[in-house]
Amino acid sequence: MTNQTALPHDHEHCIDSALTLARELCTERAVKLTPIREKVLEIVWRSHKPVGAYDVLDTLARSHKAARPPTVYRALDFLMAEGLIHKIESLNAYLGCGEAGHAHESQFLICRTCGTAEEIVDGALDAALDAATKRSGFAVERKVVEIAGKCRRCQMA
Amino acid sequence: MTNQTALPHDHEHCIDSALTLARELCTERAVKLTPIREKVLEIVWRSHKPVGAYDVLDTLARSHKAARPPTVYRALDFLMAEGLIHKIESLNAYLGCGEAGHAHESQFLICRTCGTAEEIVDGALDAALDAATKRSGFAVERKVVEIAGKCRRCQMA
DNA sequence: TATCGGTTGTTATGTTGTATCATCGCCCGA
DNA sequence: TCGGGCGATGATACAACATAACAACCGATA
Repeated sequence: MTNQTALPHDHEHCIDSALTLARELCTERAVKLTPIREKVLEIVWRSHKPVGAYDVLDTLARSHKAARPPTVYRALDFLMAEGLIHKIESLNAYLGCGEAGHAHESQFLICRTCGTAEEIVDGALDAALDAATKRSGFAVERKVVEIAGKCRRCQMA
Repeated sequence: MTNQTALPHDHEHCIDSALTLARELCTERAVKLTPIREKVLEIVWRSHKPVGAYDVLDTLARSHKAARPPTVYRALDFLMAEGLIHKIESLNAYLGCGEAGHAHESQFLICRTCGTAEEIVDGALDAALDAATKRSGFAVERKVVEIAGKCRRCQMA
């Protein structure tokens, strides 16, 4: 399980690692991590909170004046297709993927108090999902598991 | 587990039951199922597919000319608060709750081919969710579980 | 009958996401 | 070297989803 939020950490390092991994994965896959896409990925990673597309746009526009909504949505779509970010449906917002490169299903713990989202990977949970769908004869394409509440730190405070 | 979609059924009866139950629950709870709210509930129930708020608005406006977006969103908010409908976050759409009256967590199987959504109630899945959150010390307030794919019928066809 | 709270009316606006077509730049084959 | 094709980006417009803010109404009740 990743835990990006519970402890202070060197977030610049975090971002660098994510970008480096992204570059490697895109090279391997022979897809293009263009400057715009890379910049959008970096913007998303700068926050541990899911960020909205229009927030990304505002930031991107500082360095790229031609940026418009489609610019951002195209980059976000690309990054999602490559598994480099996830969309949090219940927030209409996007989050860097801490498990890029591993095939995995994403499950999120979203704190309503501090706004952070933590990606968890839980095999038992995944197995339970599979069992439930199998029973219905349902062919799964995408799983959205988003748990909202209060994180440990916010419960303390 | 409910199964609203796999078989043909008397959908009028379905709707009637839902409305009757809703009236009873609202009476018990001393909250008002006003004509607008009841009409919106009926509109949502007329489809087994999740319906968007503006689709509800279009339908509602046929019998209620003053209807505007806030009219619909207020009714939807009320119905969600009473557990009579659910919002499908990944579709920005709403679905009648087949388990109104029982406290339950909602989990959905959403067919991308035919558009129907089936609400499932699966204790094992729920337990796995609880275990995962407990491990993180996370206090759950809301669980969103939405599985998209292809339903059994659409796989056959 | 005065007023209080909950519901609805009304207007406007905010937020999120797409459609469409033009243009650019690069690679590759003739 | 030319030019055709294709993926990426530019640019404009619009569609879809949701809320803010304040006014008006209406029934219950002191």
